[in-house]
Amino acid sequence: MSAPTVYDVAEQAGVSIATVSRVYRNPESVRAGTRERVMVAARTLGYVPSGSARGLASRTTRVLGLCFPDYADPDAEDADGDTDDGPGESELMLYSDEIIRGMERAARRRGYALLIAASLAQGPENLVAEVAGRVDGFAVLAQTVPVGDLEIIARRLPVVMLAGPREDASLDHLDHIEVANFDGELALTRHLIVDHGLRRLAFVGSTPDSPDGEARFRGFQAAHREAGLRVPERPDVRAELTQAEGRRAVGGLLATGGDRPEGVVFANDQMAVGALTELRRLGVRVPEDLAVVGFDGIPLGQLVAPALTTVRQPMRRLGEKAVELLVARLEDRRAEPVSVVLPVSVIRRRSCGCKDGNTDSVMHS
Amino acid sequence: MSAPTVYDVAEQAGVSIATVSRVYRNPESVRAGTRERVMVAARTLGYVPSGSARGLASRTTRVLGLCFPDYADPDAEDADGDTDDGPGESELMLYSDEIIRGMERAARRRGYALLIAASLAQGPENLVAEVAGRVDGFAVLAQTVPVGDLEIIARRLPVVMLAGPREDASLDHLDHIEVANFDGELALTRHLIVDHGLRRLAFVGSTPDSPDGEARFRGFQAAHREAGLRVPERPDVRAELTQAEGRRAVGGLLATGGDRPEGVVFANDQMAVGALTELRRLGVRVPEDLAVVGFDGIPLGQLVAPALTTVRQPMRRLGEKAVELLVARLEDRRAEPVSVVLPVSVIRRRSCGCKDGNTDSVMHS
DNA sequence: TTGAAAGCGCTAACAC
DNA sequence: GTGTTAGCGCTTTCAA
Repeated sequence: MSAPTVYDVAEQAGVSIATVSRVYRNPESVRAGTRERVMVAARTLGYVPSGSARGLASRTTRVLGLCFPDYADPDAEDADGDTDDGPGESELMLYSDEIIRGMERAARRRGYALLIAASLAQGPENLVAEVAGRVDGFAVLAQTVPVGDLEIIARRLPVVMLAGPREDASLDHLDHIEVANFDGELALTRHLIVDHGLRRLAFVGSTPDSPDGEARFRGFQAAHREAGLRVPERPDVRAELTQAEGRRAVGGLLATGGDRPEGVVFANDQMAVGALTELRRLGVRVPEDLAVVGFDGIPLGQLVAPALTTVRQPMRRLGEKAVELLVARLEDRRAEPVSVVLPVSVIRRRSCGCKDGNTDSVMHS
Repeated sequence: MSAPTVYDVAEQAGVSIATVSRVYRNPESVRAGTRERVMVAARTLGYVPSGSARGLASRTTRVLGLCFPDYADPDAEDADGDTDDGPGESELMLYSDEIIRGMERAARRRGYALLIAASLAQGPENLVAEVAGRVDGFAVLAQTVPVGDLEIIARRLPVVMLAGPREDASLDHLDHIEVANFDGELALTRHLIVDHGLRRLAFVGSTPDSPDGEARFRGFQAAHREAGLRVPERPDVRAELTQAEGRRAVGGLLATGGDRPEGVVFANDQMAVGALTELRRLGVRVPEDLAVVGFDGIPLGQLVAPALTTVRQPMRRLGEKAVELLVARLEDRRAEPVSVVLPVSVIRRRSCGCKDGNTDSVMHS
């Protein structure tokens, strides 16, 4: 006894398979009595429509996908999460959690399900293809999958790139969403310069291949230009976007001697948090001796002491927007590629010298 | 020009469709030269295998599913998350985020993708069917979907119930995973009684239909029995598991007059956090005047002042375990139903009277 | 090692 | 309103 199909239900209800199909796809088109018979038959047989068959026949799955990088060490099977107390390594992932959340909600409202796939650094990179074969369209977090694969797949179905400007010219025709990295960092830096009167600021950037990091640095530059200060040509330090690297980075900055900066702008919160730890160790007071700010708005930034001033990215909204674009694109495949920039907001906390609680979030688009 | 299929690739490569299929499913079974030709053809055509067709032909999707409740107000489209600062309402959802995370990882390692679906309270409850039709098996958070639906679907494919003991006898034959609610609450209560010398404890439970809540209360009772104290027959108060209700609950407890309790044990962290707020308002000092403890281990519990003593559930592990069970069940459909109880750990923070930082997490299975 | 052919369970014209 | 009939794109024997 295998799973019942439309044929079984049809026979049991004394109708044709087409009618069974109609009852599920478009109940109104079937007379109430017939519909009832079909439903009873289906229930007694335990019929569950096959998504695969449906998808094949209708050439549409009603599933949207999301590919994102899995930052965590894939081998750390038992070494993570559940044993440590509270927000720790796992904060790293909140970023994608929020996006997932946003997409799931938005998708569901529109009658789509969400298929998620993290690309383990190790795994074979046919990840995209795996996903692509099962969905009507999908979103990809920048730098998650090889551009080549994406190019091919994007010819077949809608793809929207998330967070991180078009990383490759060949992906120019894709819809894409980014956050206001430039404007956010500009506003944040301006706050440091104008409101706190700081003059000597250092920037700790990411490796040059991160478009987000570069855009943030340009915002940092712009704030200097705007204030008539000397515009730095490049980040004072470049590092990986981790806490450990953040610690290392401040360490280096302060060891340099010469005129110590009055404030350090980090390309992300993780590094800034790491720096905070290191600074405490070094006996450098934040914000009295040195202001520290980040970028992202991870919850951890609120836990640390002093609480971290930062720029919050609207991750949830990012997910929602992705679904919007996907659905729109599904409806009109040949519309012009869309490029959306989501506004961010500066979150003022203690680490820049503001009194805590002064959490005005000002939008910067 | 529609998407290329096996036929197109086969023609282009000068082989049969069977060979194309083999190249994807079992490359070893095709001669290297032939394989190469097929792969080149596929690449130039931009071929992406159809998951639906594959699923239909092979009767297996290589996708696992997860159904969970969406706690948030579905209408609050623009009113949430991105605008408020830091952990707030969104903490409510971390629970499922962690499970998703755990399942995704575990699934991926085993070559499965993850389909997630939150059931909006509003939406039609065919959610399960939607998911069921597209996956090889799935996990369900207790009380997410109607038992009736589940029963039918479980006849066709593996289902594992998460968190919350078998809620219905008819679901007895399902695999299921729960956390050590009883043991956890027992250990926590014992800590209050033995280590802090508290005698008059109140329990704020959930509505009686929550199996988790009831199990926790039994743990609470057991600790009393163990200590030779009078065993309470029922929770002092019952409430919904929200912060607002937590506030209301303590308010009520303290207003009663008579002998005020020395400590309050809440069935979950949310309520406990709400209580903390209310107690501050009332000028009751925690833990000096009143000890407060929760259950769950949400990050918010660490943010509040005083930090909340609680019992942490291993959410991530829950997700991983779910995949394990599902995969095992897929391999042997007729094995005995499995019932797993995951160990929890007591997290001692300030709210019970411990000094902060004393975060021994002791496992209790 | 490769090919031919028969479905997998459903949808979508198109008739009636 | 309902039935008939082709496929949808792939996997999978079974032969060759």
